[in-house]
Amino acid sequence: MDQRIELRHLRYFLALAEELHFGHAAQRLHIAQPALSQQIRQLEKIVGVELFRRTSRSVHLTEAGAAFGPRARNLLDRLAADLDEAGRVGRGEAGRLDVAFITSATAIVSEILREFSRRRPDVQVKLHDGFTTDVLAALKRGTADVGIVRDAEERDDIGLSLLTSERFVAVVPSEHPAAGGGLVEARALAEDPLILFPRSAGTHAFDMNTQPLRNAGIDVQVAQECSNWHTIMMFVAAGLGVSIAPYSVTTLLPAGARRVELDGPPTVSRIFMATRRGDDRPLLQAFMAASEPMTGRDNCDRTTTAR
Amino acid sequence: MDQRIELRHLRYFLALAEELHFGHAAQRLHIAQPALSQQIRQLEKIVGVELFRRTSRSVHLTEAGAAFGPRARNLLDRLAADLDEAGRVGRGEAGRLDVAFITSATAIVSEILREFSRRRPDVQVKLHDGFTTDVLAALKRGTADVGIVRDAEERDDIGLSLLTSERFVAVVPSEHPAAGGGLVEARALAEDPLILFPRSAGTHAFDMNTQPLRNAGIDVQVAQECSNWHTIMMFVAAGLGVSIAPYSVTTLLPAGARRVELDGPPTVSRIFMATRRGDDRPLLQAFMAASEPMTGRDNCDRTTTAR
DNA sequence: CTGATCCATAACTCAAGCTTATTGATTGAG
DNA sequence: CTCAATCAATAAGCTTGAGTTATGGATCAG
Repeated sequence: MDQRIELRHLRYFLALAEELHFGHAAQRLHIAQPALSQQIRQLEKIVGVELFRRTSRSVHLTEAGAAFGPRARNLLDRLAADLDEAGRVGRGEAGRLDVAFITSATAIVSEILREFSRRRPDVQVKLHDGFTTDVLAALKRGTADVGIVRDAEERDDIGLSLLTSERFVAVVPSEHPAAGGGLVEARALAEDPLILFPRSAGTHAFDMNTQPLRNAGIDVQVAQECSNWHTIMMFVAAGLGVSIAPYSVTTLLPAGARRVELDGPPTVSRIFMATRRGDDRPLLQAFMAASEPMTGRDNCDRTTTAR
Repeated sequence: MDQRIELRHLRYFLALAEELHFGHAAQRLHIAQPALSQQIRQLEKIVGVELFRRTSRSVHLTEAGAAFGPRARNLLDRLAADLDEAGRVGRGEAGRLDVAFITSATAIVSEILREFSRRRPDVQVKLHDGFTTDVLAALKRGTADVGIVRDAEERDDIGLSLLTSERFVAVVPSEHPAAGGGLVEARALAEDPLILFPRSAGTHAFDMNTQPLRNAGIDVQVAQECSNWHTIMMFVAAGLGVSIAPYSVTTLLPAGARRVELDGPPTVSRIFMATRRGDDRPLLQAFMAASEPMTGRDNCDRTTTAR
């Protein structure tokens, strides 16, 4: 038989199943009684079995009708929910957002996420961490919708907006001569082996990170490459060398490592939110709006403490 | 907004979501392209968000559309399944059947059920056991659709059809004088305490069951009432008395109890299938048909063995 | 620039869902 | 028993809206 079943049939069926009276059900549906009779008959023809048994005095459900009732109800309910869900996704109130970020920005990312998930509780956020290059690649290939990167350069396919900036500091073993306290000149670290992330993880970020050394006329040679800041700090604590790091990654140092402020004009690391240009989906805008309260915060001054 | 969404919208949406081309999708739907454009636009108005983004050169899904797609697909699939299910219920190929039966008929009930569930694998059978009176009450009140009873009487609201019949035998403790073997006259049990089910469990069945004793002129006095045959057999085995039972409940006797054939013309217990008169649902007919191979089997002859 | 492709818009057609009017069957009251 | 009331089915005509054809505007290839 024709696949021409329509939701109308289900709505009418349910009304009649509840009222068990053609006249009343039709009234509730704001149609005349014969129209209801016709549609119900049509539905029964589509299903292939009687759904109601009518005597000219009463109407009641057959077994097939009784079995179909809850299913039809369920179907309409689910459809309503699905329509609502689609609407929410369209308005950016629900859905899924893939956020790629560099591990060293965990602090601000978690701060943004807390605010965002408060505002958009129905959005599922998927997190991906990696190097700046990975983050930008994921963004470009569409694996991520938004990226959090450090010291990236503007590109024509990816737009950046500044989230926060912070000064670079030195990290040395506690037995290091410079560990005593007070400012240290970058030059004082010239003889120490340098522990840092590989330049390939983000060339511009690498150059920013090593700028304090280069400013002091030091020829930058990384003695030990390491893929994440936590491990770098462990190596410093073990006495294997020194490092230069953005302030925020030094807030929790292992025993044996000391943070030392650098003398001279502070060099600054900047954390950006990166998005594909032209991507103006409501969900993205909501994410950017949620990060608003955290932006522009300046942790460059040596008297301030990054959170 | 009007809740006048119809399945048509979903079907059109899915076609377009797959083709991503108005012309092709319309062709597949056997309608003209503008009709599709109109209906999609209508759907988007109902949902409240864009589901497709059209450039005049290409069509692709928005996030909302991508979220809605699988749900719509799922919905249509489920509807098809539900319609099919309702049809199967209507034709008696699926659904639920409540079978009430007396515990002493477990053997034949399980035999019927095996055949029935082979024929109607999608029918869920719910079993209820009890006394004959309980079974008939459940049938009358609608809790059960079919009943298996022993020695019931025809009534105007409930119809019976004979399933099988079997002879009554005596059960005695193994140290009883009559336990030796061969036939025993009912009179020989006159002095022994009688263990039997309460008469209220089924007056006619009780009368049938005690007929061999009454035929022998014995004044029937139940010394020990017991609600199920298995327990009765245990009491006999324990030497507390004797019993008269339909053959089939004596096929598995506890140690200490012996079955003894009764002399004289065999009195017979009959097992019936009971249904409400006028109830001619396909499911019931299927159940009766499934019991067909077992009906009419006659286990009255003393040389045959009931299973 | 020209032609081809593709979606949107406009105006019109017609199927089908809905309406009113009526019939036939059943039930309850007098 | 008769009569009125109730209720679903049927009949016939109307109206809505889904679908049609024709056309326009935008984009892209050559």
